[in-house]
Amino acid sequence: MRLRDVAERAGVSVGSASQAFGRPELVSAEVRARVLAAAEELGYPGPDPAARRLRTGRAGAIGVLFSERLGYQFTDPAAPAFLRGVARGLEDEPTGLLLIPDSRRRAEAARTVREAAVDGFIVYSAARNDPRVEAALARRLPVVVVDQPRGSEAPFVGIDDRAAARAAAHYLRELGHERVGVLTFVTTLDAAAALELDISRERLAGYEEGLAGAWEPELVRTCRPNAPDPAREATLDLLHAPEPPTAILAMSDILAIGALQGAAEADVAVPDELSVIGFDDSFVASNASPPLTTVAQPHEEKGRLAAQLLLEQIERGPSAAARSRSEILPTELVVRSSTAPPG
Amino acid sequence: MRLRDVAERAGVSVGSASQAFGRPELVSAEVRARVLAAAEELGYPGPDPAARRLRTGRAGAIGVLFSERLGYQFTDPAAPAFLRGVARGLEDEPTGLLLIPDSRRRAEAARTVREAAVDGFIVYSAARNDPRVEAALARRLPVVVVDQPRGSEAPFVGIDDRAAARAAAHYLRELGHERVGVLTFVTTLDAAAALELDISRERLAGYEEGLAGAWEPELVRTCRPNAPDPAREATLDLLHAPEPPTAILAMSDILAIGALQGAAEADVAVPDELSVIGFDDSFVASNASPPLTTVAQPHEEKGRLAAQLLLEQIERGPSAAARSRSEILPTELVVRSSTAPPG
DNA sequence: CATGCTTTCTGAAACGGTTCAGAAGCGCGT
DNA sequence: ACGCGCTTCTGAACCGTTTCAGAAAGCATG
Repeated sequence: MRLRDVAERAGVSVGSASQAFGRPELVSAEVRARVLAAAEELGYPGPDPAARRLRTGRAGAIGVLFSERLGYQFTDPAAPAFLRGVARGLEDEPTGLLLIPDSRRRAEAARTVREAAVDGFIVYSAARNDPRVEAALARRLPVVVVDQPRGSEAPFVGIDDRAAARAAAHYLRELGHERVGVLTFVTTLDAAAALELDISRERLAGYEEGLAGAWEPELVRTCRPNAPDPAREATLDLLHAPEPPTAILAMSDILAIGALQGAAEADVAVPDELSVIGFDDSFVASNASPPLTTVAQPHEEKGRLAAQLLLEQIERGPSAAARSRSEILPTELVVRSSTAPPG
Repeated sequence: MRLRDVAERAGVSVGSASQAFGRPELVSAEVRARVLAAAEELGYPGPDPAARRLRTGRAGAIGVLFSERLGYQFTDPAAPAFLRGVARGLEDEPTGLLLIPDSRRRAEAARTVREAAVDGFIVYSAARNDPRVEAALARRLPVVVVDQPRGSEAPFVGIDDRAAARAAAHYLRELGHERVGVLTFVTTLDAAAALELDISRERLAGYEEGLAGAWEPELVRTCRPNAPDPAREATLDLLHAPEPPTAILAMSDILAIGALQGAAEADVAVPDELSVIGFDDSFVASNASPPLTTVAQPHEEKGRLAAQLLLEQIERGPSAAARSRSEILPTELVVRSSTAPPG
């Protein structure tokens, strides 16, 4: 069932048949009608996308290297919002969204990247050593990097994680907190961690800066995966220390939820006896009890911007890589009811 | 930068060059090395996916028609889990996941469907009148339908929404509740609603059956979009009635969260004075206060199964449509702390 | 009626690979 | 020296479109 068959049946050349589908204004109404009718009769499902692609050179889709940050079991609530933003950014063009998820088999995933029929990639919060990233770069297609990994010469979209974290820490200091626990994904600022998630390091550094004198390494706890339970345990541990913290900075809302659970379990009142600050302002933050003070960042906007930047690059052809710009989006500390001056 | 150039540079035929990439076992080690070296020198990014596709006839990707059910602003927490399941199901093959989101411009979205380079589609919880579904069916590719819309002859994966809802309602009856409010997406079981989301109708019917004698149409409230706020208001409304309900059945966890908020606002204790049951067992359910009793369904498993069924169809060629099977997955009522006998 | 301008249609050349039938080269038994 | 079977390589056909130069037809103009 090829275009050729349709053309034959309609009694026109393949050229005309092609136009009838793709550039209706170039053929007479009569020919178009005949072609469409013939297609209908033959059950022709429309021009083969692969062939069209080969000929036109446009894939009509963009790839999104997608990581569920830390931990598979709890969905990062930021991801769907980001994806929605990307979809919005693409809404005007008939462009597909090829998701390339992280997988246990990273080698296979890299192969998917190599073979993906796309016009460009968005790299979303990928670990620095992810072979998919390398594969994407090797394709020599336009690329936009979101959140991670910083530093390539591709356009970048993200937030100032360090400043945002610093603001959160600073707020606690202003409230008067002197002993502040930190729930993080990575322990130290060492080289091994650098391979993984820069974001964590940035946030951690921000906390340290914002806490200034109140920064105490022994109050830092690593929670993996990004789920409430590790955070709950870490919080209990902190609260049972001889000199427990009066506030907790959590690197994600999910961890903050765990902190709330831990506090409840230890009969420590939030915010009267313990303040808690999350990160992301996801759905769970506003619906926690008490509602979480947290750092809001524009996930959806990130997605839309990334799509837009990528589309621009694709339009302009490879030359545009040079004129690539980066966007650092603003964050905001949303103060709710999980923070108060130390009791 | 074509394969031809690489072959030339390596001093072999294009045929051999192709084999060097795609079927290494068919060429001598020496030729392969030469080809790879030439590719490296020339910066050849690997065989063009579009061309490979055209020749082999396999797109190497599947399309997922994706709807964010009701309401754009609050992400359906089920969707990411489902997607993760699909990704898992595809993990073994280097297969991409082409997301085709719902959009305001449904016509454009349908065009994306028509032009998508995929080997098959998963239709996930789409409204029955969604033009994307029609477009997907017209492609004559393998299709698996998940949750919605039931009734085509394509393989189907889903749960028995009606039975699940009935079980939830039945549980309330067993606890002794006589007046039960219902928070739903659709008002009545009329024809207009049939066009949209069958799932809502099924659940509603299940509630009605499970409530049996206790079913009271005037206690049913429609909440749109699927967000806490409408549910909060509806709950307040219900609670301020002369004879308020002692329990509430919410069609989603999100609505149940809203119900909890409404109850708190009205100073009605949950579960002592009001029981609340959600639907989905999403992350928010277990972390609500009090933790929600809710209907759990295997979102991720649905995704994996759908991917598997689709892959099977693709493997076996078009003949397999006949042998298509459907899968109804089990649900479970997860009892937590938001339900109790009426006070 | 020759001329030039539109509008519409045709046919063939790409697009960049994969695959397959057959050629070439080689080792070996007789 | 010859035939045979293997492995390896080549060259051309083909996948299903789009596009583009040019042919044909229709029409007004001088």
